Amino acid sequence: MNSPEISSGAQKVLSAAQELFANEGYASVSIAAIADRAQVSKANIYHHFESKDELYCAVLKAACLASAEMITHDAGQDNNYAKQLTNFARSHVLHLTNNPSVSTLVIRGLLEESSNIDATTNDLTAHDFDCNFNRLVTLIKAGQVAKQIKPEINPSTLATLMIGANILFMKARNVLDEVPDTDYPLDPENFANTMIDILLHGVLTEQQEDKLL
Amino acid sequence: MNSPEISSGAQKVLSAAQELFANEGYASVSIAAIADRAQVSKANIYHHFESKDELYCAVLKAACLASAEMITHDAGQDNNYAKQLTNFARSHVLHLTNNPSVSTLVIRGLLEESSNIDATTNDLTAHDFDCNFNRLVTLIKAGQVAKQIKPEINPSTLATLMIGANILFMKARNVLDEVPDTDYPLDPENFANTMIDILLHGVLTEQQEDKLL
DNA sequence: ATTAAAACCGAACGGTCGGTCAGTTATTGG
DNA sequence: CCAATAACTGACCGACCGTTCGGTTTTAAT
Repeated sequence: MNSPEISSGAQKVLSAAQELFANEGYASVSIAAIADRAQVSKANIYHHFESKDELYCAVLKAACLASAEMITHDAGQDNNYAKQLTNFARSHVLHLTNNPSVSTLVIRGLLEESSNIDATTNDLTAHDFDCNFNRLVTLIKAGQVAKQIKPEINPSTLATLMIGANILFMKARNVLDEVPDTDYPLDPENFANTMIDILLHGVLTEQQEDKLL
Repeated sequence: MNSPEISSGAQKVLSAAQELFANEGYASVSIAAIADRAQVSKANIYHHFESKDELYCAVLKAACLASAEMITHDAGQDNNYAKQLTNFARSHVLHLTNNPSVSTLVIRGLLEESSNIDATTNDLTAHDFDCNFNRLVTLIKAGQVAKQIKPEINPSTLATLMIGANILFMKARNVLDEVPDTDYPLDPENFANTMIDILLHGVLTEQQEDKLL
């Protein structure tokens, strides 16, 4: 069921590499460090993978696969698009917070331009990101066709809002919880709900909305 | 007016280091590469800076300073908070897109946990981020006191939406413009406007809003 | 039991890394 | 004009980098 070439030893290496690459980036992680964590010899890594680059690509590929898999699981063909957006936001932010190393890898690939590594890594993460991003855009457009979402809003902008906020939430949680900003919603589901609330109904009070007419 | 110890030679090194660190990260950039770009010898760098770590800290410090300076320039004490939010979003996204290397440095520091470098770098970027983040939160709370922004929305969530979307926009623009997603707003100001529109008024059509009552 | 392939290791390789040092040039105050 | 100091350099160091190689153990099919 898996790819043809995943022995248990290679899997140990992959897991160790994934965690280290996600936490510290490509260049900071040495083969020796990966070998240490995987409890194998340095030479053994080169028995399973051609080079450090190839190992990184393999790690990234696995991460993208896992990242793409999760979003597939919604597909609840509800006709209520508010609910569908909520589900997307919730499952997305849960995926981010539950699989931080996978997510970090994909995001890092996205945010780091002109990688010194093989160009395929860029395409890999870009395609994966595009995949999830476009799924959301498609969902939004469907909501517009169903006349539940305003026709004049830009689907890409809305998608950027949702995904950008989720990413920042995941990453900034570690930083912000040190500061006692008492009202910051640390629970992912809680955050997704308050976020969707804003996006669905806007932030202006009714009297302000009336004033604009 | 400047810090006491910024000769012209040191400044050349700083600029070169800033660009390289922003584009490729700390570990990928060698002192030799910085020396090459600054057109000085490797040894000269150690005449101006104690170590690679200290150089990176200096670069980051300058970036945070520049980043903090820009947001200070709004302060338009308008009583219209919709307009103030728009101004914030616009100046923020313009700052990001116009100073990509500065922004990338701060963001990178934010998103990379447990840096192998001195812990002060984390505090540095975290404090800078907090500064801008809290400024926005304060603005939102003022809007709530003025009864222009709904009292039940969470200021931190709204701030995360705005800042997260702007960051993702800045970073993903390079990736997404390859794909012919025709309706993606590539112009920063345009993006800020469509984003604020969504946040102010929500995305649901009126008939959907009515249905919820 | 034999054997071939796969998994694994210790030791070493050329190269680059951050960092040092002795020495040379430019700058500047007295 | 002269010292003293800052700016700057080429050559070099030990450590660590990714990678390779020769050889040993494990696995599994015959």
